[in-house]
Amino acid sequence: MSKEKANEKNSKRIILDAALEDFAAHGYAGARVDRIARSAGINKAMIFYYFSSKQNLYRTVIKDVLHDYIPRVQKVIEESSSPEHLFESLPALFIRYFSSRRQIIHMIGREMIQSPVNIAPIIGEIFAELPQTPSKMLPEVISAWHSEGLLSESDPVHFILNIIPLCVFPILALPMIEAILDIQIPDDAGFLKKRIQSITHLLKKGMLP
Amino acid sequence: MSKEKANEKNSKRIILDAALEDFAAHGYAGARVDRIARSAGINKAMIFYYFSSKQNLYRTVIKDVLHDYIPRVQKVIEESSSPEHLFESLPALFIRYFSSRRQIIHMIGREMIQSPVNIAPIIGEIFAELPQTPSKMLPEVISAWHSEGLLSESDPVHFILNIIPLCVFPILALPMIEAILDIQIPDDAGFLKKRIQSITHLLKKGMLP
Amino acid sequence: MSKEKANEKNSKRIILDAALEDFAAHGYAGARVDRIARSAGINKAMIFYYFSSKQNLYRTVIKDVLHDYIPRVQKVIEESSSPEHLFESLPALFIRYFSSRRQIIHMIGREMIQSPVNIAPIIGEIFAELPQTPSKMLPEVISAWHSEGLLSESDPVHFILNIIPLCVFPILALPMIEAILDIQIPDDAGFLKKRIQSITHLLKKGMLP
Amino acid sequence: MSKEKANEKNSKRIILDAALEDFAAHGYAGARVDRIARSAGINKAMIFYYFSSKQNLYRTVIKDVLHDYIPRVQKVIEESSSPEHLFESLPALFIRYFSSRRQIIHMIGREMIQSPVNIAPIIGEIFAELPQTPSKMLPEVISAWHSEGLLSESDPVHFILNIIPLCVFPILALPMIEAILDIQIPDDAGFLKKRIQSITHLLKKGMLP
DNA sequence: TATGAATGAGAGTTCATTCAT
DNA sequence: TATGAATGAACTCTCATTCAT
Repeated sequence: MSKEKANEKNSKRIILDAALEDFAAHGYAGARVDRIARSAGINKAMIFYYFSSKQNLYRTVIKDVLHDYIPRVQKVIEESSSPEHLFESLPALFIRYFSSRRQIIHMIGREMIQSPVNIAPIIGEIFAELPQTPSKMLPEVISAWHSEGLLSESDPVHFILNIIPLCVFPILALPMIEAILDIQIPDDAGFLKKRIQSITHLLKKGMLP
Repeated sequence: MSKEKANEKNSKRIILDAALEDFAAHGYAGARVDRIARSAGINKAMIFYYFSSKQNLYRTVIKDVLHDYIPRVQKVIEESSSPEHLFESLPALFIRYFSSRRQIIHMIGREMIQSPVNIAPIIGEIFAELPQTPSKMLPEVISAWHSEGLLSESDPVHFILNIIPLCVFPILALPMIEAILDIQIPDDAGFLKKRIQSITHLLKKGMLP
Repeated sequence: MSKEKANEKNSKRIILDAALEDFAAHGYAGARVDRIARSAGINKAMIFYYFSSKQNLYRTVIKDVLHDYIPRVQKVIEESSSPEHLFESLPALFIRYFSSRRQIIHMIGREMIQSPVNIAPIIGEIFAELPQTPSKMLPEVISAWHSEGLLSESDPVHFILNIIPLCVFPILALPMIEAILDIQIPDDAGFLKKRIQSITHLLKKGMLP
Repeated sequence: MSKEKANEKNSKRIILDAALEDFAAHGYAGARVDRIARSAGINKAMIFYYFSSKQNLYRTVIKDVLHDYIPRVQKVIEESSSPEHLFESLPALFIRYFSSRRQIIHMIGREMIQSPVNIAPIIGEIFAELPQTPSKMLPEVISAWHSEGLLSESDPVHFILNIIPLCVFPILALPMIEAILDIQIPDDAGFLKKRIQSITHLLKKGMLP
């Protein structure tokens, strides 16, 4: 019995991984159930057996991905005792996390462009499971810091719009920047470290009073 | 008033506009030739008559879009006499241009995620038509400014990766930020102005020596 | 006026030639009105203006072709005073005529395979215009020769089935014979002459008493 | 009686038979995948499931057909100990085989007209599987017979061009001969036997020294 | 006559999904 | 659970034919 259960979990896991890869690479419409099945080494019908539809598989992948990702963001925000601290730890988290998990940022990026109708309710669900949600915490923390005189920017929205893009976008845009500037950017630890430093430096110098 | 005369330029233009809309909204794989034809008010076969294939229509749309967009960036860079100036004019251009032409940034964003294999050669073509290319100019300008002591960041790549995301991403991510923070952000002149100011302020304070 | 008429004739002629080429190469279903128009250097709509439909164009091509071909056969038969004579002149006519007009034999060959429903009524029409028809003459002549003791084969059908294939088929099958035997057969006067001789020899030796 | 079990071999066989029928009747361009599916009693998508494309289905049909046909020719040639023998057995094989399998000769005939580019490589493949190929054997045998004084014709090409047409063409051309001569030829054993005899007689009398 | 634009009925092909075993 | 076969709707693309000028 336990063996069988382990098998189901296993199969589901393998399918989800293959699906993430395919959805990230081709988008929802461009992804192919056949291809996912083949690259998972599993019969196509099993995907429907486990996930009932392509749509549902897609949602499950997103859920799966965000379940890993959101708590990490949450934790970093919680543990940030000061803006300086946040400006160090948040870029580090984003850059490190996404650069080793491109598919995840690709999926999120696509959803962002498409319209957040798919992803928003899932985020809602996950937030509901957490004791505190980043969406509430972050504005509160920012406001607090601003009134303590630790931060020049008072509006949480603009604060967030100044920080998230710097962390997320470079990972997404790297291949295109390379293509446009016609250069090769080494995707190694050295470059990532420099990237984090550059962002942290910009944020500290630019946003602290 | 003037009789609606169906000529090639007219029809092509109408198709391209409808196609941009559809590709931007659904991506290449999700776009539908039927839907484009319907929303362009023309017979589906005409799309193939003028553009031979969905692929080619897509490429033509991208070409069309970039032909409008790239020279504007080029011009702003050319006319920037100092980093301060650039930090003012570039965010203004991006934010204003893209916020009124969401489809364009959506297409570019998607291509960015997909891999730049489609878009890179088109950019190459357009660059080839220009007297000077942004891809060459920008690094040169940055290096010059740095050696004149006008800029703390010496590496053009990191410079660019600090500025472009701030300008592009907020437009893309706005709906998602709204969804996550569960707020409504007015997409009006006031907000955009504030956004430009905030970026300009961050860049000036953070990147000038 | 006469100029205009000449133009119409001219255009029709050009179209018919291009159509013969295309129908011969691709068959009725595989032929393309576009392609015919392009290779005729004439606007596609003109084909419908002159010939009203692809079907009708096809029929006209066949008619045109047979109008040239049938009287020649007729003449050879008429002028044959003896079996010997026929065995010399008929192979010579077929081989010479078709080897320089491959498209014609291709069209006839295709029709033959398809079923003669298209071609039969056209042949009927043409026969009706002639004072005497080969279809009547040949059997009569053969029967006469047989009863005069000039011919061993008494049945006109078998006589015809012994002679026509030898004349027609080699032209059609040459490329395939080359492909199968993996040889190159020179399509020159020498080869054709030898072919005619070989057939004539076989017929004379094999069918004369 | 036995339950109609749908397995791959079965379905493929049924599709191939229906396809042969349709391709033979209408040619490649005129054949319709829909029609083939309907007459095979299977879903149209299954054709693509098994054969991936119309083109590939076509090639498979030809392959299938030639796999049955070529070895028979091979065997007859091998077993022919003398020209007399060959002049008896080859016409008998051709006439009997093709008159009961009209579609096959139709397909081969069409390919012949079209140009042997499609069929030649397939013939090559099949030849490669055989211990000896007719294309080599026949010329060798003919040359041998000629030097032994058993045959007046020395050139294998002209020998072949004297014999194959007589065997193949009458089957193809019969309907057209009927149409032209305006007679009904009974397609029965009697007629076929007479046809074989007539050819054999002509060949023996005409080609033996 | 002549042209480019337009049309509509398919044609081949794809793909998510279901079925039978 | 697992598999190969099957299905039907939809999709891209083609092509003969017609229209407006």
